[in-house]
Amino acid sequence: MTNISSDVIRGYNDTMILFLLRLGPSYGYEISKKIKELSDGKYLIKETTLYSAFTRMENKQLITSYSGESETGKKRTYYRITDQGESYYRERVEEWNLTKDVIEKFIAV
Amino acid sequence: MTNISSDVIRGYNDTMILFLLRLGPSYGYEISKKIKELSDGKYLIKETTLYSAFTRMENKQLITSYSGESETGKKRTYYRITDQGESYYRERVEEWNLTKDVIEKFIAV
DNA sequence: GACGTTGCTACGTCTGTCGTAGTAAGACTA
DNA sequence: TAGTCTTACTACGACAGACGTAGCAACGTC
Repeated sequence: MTNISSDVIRGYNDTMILFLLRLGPSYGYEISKKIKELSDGKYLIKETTLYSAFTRMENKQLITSYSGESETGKKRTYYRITDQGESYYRERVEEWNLTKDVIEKFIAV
Repeated sequence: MTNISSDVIRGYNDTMILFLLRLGPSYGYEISKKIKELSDGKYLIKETTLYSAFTRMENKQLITSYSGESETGKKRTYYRITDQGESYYRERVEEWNLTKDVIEKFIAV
């Protein structure tokens, strides 16, 4: 299985996280599992990358956090998307459509 | 006109440059013009980014340089793609196809 | 009793991109 | 004829995002 390097997907981590948070509040471990699943195991986000993305996005007010608990009572930090995060996500989607078309022009075999 | 930020296209600069060099040797100024044209003005590579990409790729032996002259006799550094660069380009194309599919899964409005 | 999973935090490093600046020579414009 | 634009670069330092490594803690499983 060929995996995707972080260099090429860099710039989309935030978008992927926001996509998942749009489905409902979630937390680090779950997000990383879902990214793995949705990408069919082709992209595995690193823990440090993920948690630093959370911090960055919280500072930018794209998400907010609150503490909750796991089923077994362990503490967990949940994240929820904000309205600003929602707009940001939509902008990224538009940008993706442009970017995709541009890159395709440079793809040929 | 909406432009593409370097954050999202980052990771594809080398691929774009290699695509153009596959069409024949070229040099900095020409490459930057062609990127602008091919992207319909949606992506403008910065000079510093471009020249540092040349250096990086030459060190990795993906391209080689030689000096030539412009029509008016001014010195110019030309770059040519190597066999390694050709293989590298093809790997990036394959990776792009994977990446595109993965990102699309996180795109919804 | 050791190992795997869950769920994080801390710290320092590296790479690619960028801002700013400078150089130089021809071309075009007022 | 002076000033600006285009061409064609180089140098230097800053910054952001991703990463490697490490550590901690509680629970479940073998």
